[in-house]
Amino acid sequence: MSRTPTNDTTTYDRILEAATEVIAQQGYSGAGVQEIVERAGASKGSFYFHFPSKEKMVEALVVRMSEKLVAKVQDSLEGQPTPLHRVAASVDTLMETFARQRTVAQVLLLSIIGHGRATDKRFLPIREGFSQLIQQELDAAADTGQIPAQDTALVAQMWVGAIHEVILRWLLTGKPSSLASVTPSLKAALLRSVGVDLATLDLHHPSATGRRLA
Amino acid sequence: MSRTPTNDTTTYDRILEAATEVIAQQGYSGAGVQEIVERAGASKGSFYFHFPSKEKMVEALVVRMSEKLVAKVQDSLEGQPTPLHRVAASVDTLMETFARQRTVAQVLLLSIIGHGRATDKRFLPIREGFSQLIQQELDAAADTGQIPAQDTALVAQMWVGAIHEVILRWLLTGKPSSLASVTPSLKAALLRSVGVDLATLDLHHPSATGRRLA
Amino acid sequence: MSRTPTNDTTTYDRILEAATEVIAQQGYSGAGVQEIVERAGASKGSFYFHFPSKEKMVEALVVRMSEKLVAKVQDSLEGQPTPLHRVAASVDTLMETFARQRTVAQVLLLSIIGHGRATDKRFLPIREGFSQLIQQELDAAADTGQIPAQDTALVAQMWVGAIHEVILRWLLTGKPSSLASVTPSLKAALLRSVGVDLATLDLHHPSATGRRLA
Amino acid sequence: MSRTPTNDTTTYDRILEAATEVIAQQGYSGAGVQEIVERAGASKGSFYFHFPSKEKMVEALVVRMSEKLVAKVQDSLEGQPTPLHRVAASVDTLMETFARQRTVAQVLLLSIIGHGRATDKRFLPIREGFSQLIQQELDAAADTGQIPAQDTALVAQMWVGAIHEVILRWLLTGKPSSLASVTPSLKAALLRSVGVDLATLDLHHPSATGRRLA
DNA sequence: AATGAATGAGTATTCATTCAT
DNA sequence: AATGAATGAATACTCATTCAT
Repeated sequence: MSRTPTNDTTTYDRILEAATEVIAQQGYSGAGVQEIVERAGASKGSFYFHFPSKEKMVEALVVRMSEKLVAKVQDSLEGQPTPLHRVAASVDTLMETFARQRTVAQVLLLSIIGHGRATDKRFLPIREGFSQLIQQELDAAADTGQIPAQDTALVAQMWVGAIHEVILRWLLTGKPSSLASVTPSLKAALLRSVGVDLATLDLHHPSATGRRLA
Repeated sequence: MSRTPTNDTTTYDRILEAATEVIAQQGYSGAGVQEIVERAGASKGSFYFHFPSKEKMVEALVVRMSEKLVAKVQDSLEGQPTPLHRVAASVDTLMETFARQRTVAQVLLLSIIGHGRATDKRFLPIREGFSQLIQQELDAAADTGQIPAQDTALVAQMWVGAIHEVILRWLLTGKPSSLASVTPSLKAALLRSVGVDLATLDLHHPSATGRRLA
Repeated sequence: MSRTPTNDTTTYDRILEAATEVIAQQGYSGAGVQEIVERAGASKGSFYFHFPSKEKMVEALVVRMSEKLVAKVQDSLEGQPTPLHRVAASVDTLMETFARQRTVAQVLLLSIIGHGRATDKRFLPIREGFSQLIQQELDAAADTGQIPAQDTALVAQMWVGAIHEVILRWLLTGKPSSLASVTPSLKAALLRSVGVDLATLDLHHPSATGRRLA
Repeated sequence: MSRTPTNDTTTYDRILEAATEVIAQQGYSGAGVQEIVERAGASKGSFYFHFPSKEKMVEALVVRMSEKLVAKVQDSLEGQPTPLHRVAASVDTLMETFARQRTVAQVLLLSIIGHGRATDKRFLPIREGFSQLIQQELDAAADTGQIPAQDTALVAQMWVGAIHEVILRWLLTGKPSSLASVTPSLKAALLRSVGVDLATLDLHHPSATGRRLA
């Protein structure tokens, strides 16, 4: 009755993968342990051998997802000439990653919120992480005079919210059909909000767009 | 066992009020019909006399909440001299209202999302409503040359997301202690994102920020 | 919201009529008081003004139905020359009536049984009534030597069961398409079971079948 | 709180047994899952582990019961010399079995009907099964000239109904005190209905009845 | 006679979790 | 590591019945 594991990944991993799919499809509370283990080709007993509870399992899942995501974004920062280039690159990477991995976006942005205070607070760190990452660069940009002094903490929060919303609409309505198509306008508006003209930015550092050597 | 109704509001209304509180505290799925009716001083039977299901009840609740909110925002637009003043006023009203009615903010922004595609889509219209309201004014501003031409649909979405995020953080972390304190910076950053300097705006229409009948 | 009564029948009657339809369609436990009063164009309060409970209402309904049915059968007995003719006529009438009034058959034969001892026993009298009616005639036939002495009580029961079964199958499967078509064979087999040849019967009393001109 | 299982039967079986008792006592809709599992020494969760729903559980119960009954009847046919002996033996077996297992009779004949078209139709096959079994033998009897040609399908139905009714009365009224006491008269009347004298039958094949004490 | 809002005990079903093997 | 039968508290929803008007 149980599915033979398709490959030689560990049960632990197969459960997390299956959970990602199920949560993306049915939301957090709609995702039953039963269905997850079925899809993972595992058993309930196995599930509770690897995780102390469904909630902790989701926590592990989200931690793993965010760590991967953060690593990707950090990677993309390397080698960027100025703080503003770094922050622009991180937006690019975020959008690209979510566009490529729909289920990740669904789990991280959509399926996780609204299940009581405890759960919600647990996922706050992710958003705060990105927010701080952005704020750091904005602070650096302010220090170097690239942008005027301002409430960078607030602006960073707003950036996260703005990006979040655009992706959310895409997830729920399918518009725009390609996330990539709006990224330039999105970045432009974000940078404008801190007093920067994107065109100017590229002008000053014409060699900067990240993996531009290609 | 049943609580005597405290005042002469209708059972229908008392249920909706109780539901607001319970959902704000425990989230959508955590909010049991049992607890709602207890708090409302009503009975399960009464609940199902007035609403065909828990889901439809929440729908009614959200519709009522958003209608009130939209009405308030629409009111605040009246008598504003320019589109940008109108859009700024609507942001003010939104922030003020949510600051004053925490539970409304919790239900509308936090407790309602992430319970399966169907439910999520049902609450999209509210966000889209505000987004369109903002876009309208931005379009008008672009037409009159107040702001440069740009992707107003996208920017309007971003505004909604940015505001949403700021309120969400406040709900979950309590920071800033007063929402009102960040509203000016928030508005400034938003307007900057469409190419406007808030100081300039107020200069041109120095007497405009109230609901100045001019 | 409530349907205007179609004619000037009393509420009491309209409720019984509506109940007949609903019970025929959904069975005893499927028939809700709500649906019955809706169909009757009445209210719940009205229902409980006229009947002390749902169960008593069904009782009243069944009593009324059986009384009408018994009256019809009694009528058809009048003027029959011999006990066997009388019993044959009663079978005819029974079959004709049920064929014409499907809902009556459904309520009386199908929807009423199997809901706990109490309810079941209450509907036993109807079957016993018919059984006794048949037994009476069989006894008379035995007294006059029309049929041999036998356990008429048992045979009468068997007749009721046999008739019941044929009608039940017709209700559930629609076969035979016309109940009338099997009535002759049915009567023949029933009479044979008490030792009578139907052909012989008609021969001896050529003027007897009542509507014999056909 | 949970009863220790009395013996080593499976939970599945214990649930089915308990259900038989409870349904016999309270009817289909009166039989609560709660009471069934209590009597079975099981839990609700266990019930729904083994059966997808109460309705399917009853279906499984009825299937099992009828299969056992049919097997018994089939057994009793073996070795009977003529079709009529076979059919007579099957009536004997039916009556004996129901007499010995009151609850089976209650569930199969009484508690199962009248709960909406769907449920009723599901249990029709059992009655049709016996009806066809009888018809087969009657057809064979007609072929060999043991009985005159007639509508055997109808007669078989009538037999089922007649037997059903006798057992039903016994279940509901307790009369006759012993089912066995009426079986001879019952068989005699049934055979008469197809034109056979029971006495004659036994005369022709004096060694045939199996338990031939006649 | 009639209304319809209100009641609350009762129902089937779900689901995260446990545990003997 | 893994299994899957077993658990039982919790859940949304139904429905005959009551009652103030």
